[in-house]
Amino acid sequence: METEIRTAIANALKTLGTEGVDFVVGHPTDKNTVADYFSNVAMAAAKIAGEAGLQGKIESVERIEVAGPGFLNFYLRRDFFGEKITAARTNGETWGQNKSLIHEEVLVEYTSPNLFKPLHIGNLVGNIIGESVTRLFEYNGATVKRLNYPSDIGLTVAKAVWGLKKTAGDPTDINALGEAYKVGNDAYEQDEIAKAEIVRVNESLYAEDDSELVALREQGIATSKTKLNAICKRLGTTFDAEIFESEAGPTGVEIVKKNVSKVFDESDGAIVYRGEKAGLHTRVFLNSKGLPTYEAKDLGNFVKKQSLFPNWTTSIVVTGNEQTEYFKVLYAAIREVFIDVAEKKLEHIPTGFLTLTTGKMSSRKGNVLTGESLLAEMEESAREKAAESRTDNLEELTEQVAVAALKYQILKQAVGTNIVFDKERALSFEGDSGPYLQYTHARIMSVLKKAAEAGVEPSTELPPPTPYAVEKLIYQFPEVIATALRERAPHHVTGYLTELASVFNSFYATETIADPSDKFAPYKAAVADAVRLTLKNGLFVLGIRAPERM
RNA sequence: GUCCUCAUAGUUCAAUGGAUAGAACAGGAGACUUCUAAGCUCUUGAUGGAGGUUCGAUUCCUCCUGAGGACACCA
Repeated sequence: METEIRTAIANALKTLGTEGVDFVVGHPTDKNTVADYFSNVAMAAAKIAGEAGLQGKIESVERIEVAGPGFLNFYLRRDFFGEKITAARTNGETWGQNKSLIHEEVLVEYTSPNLFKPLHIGNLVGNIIGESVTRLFEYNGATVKRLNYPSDIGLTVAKAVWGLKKTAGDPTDINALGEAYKVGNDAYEQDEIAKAEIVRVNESLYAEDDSELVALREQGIATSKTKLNAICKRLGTTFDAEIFESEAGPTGVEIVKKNVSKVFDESDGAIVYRGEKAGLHTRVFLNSKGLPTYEAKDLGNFVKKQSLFPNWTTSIVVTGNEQTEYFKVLYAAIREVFIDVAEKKLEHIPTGFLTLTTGKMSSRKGNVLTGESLLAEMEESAREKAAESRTDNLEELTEQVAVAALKYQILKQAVGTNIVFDKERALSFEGDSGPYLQYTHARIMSVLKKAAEAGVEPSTELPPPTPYAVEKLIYQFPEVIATALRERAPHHVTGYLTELASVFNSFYATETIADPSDKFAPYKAAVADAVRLTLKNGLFVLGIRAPERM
């Protein structure tokens, strides 16, 4: 619809010989404006176009008015809304999708934790945003590959393995791993002798020359991975491929060495990339011991990705925003090493840092709130509420609601901005929240069942003269999906669904649906059904399940 | 020191350069013998400071203040 209006305006301007004028087409934000679309074209084109050139030119637009300070307001035909409700109900699971990226193959790397360290909230944030971005790509027609890049070697692992040995911890116990990392990290920072030992452990792990250390590392990796997969499954993510740092390392080293003096330079015994030539900063790719840093490993990771999915067109990495500058340098280096990447897209999506309202937390101070413990707290609270619900599967609902509350809180705000997580609010399940959307969905399921029992079948055949407010939101869903993808901003979906649910709940409070004596009841049921589908599909994009009863 | 983000109501968040800056929570008031009260209705309350560009700035530019981050062998 938006594109149709846009095209019509452009054509009208063309007819008047005034092409190339910038103008906006959108939905009015002014609450008292009842128009469906507006455009500032008259202002932009210095009132050349006017409504005269457009009147009657756009299918579905009933009339156009010139409003206040140079705005055009577009009013849609009554039929349009009914048609969209039918379209939504006919499309079902595909309602909201488009095919604009049908030729794209997108690789999205996210979650990427440090094995051995407990899954931090930051990993959770990355997973939640990454999964949603991935689903947005899918909804816009792209083929998407979900990639995980866990860190299984390097200084962090060395600290944990050293700690494991020191504490005689059990490498099959996830808590012992966390404790071991903490011991190793503290020692590394405070004790010069321990630091030297850890550095040796690191070298030894790369060289695989100490069977005891190798065994500790392998057992720890297995333990961490099991844990990681379990949490990802609960959050709704299944990866298409996992590339480990230990695999990426050797490839990265090879590439760096091959390009020394061409792309990379030697400096103080290390091999570095001079980012200054691109307005960035210098970063070390191989340290003075010849071991790959994160930089070289990421280079190897990139090569692995290319060989696994040679037809990729866009490669995206989702990480914390502290790595923004790092990725600029990495991508500059990649583009210099691999000339053929020029026509492809490399993208980094930075996520914000999550803190709690009750105070900051630091993984270093041991005051950690792990991803799992936060989820457990959410579930505890969700279980109480679920016990009062109509569900026939308490545990399933508990998990779905807890995950919804967590994801909503993270996906409601713009990606990249720091997140202040209000536990109290998230646990209350009131107002703007994931459970609010789920509840509205369940409520519609219930009322439609009641309506069917009363003999009211959804139909748009007999519409009331004026469209309900909620109808004016339903048809916007595909636009929101497109915008959210374009801006890599799932929060547009979150905001839209919240408004949809809110307006529907007002509708629900004033209109009776399951009333066979009401001649408009079938139409209302159709409206409710379209809202149900929109909520369900929209929640899917956010990675949130839509329970049928709660 | 250099560079990058950010600053909106008591709090947590919205607002492709456009119409009277929207929500939610907290606070205040209310409706319901009817389809799920995790709901609905009404209400109090905000753009850090100073300039600039523009018909029009929360949005773009400059400076100031404040917060977070990056800047060589960690990830």
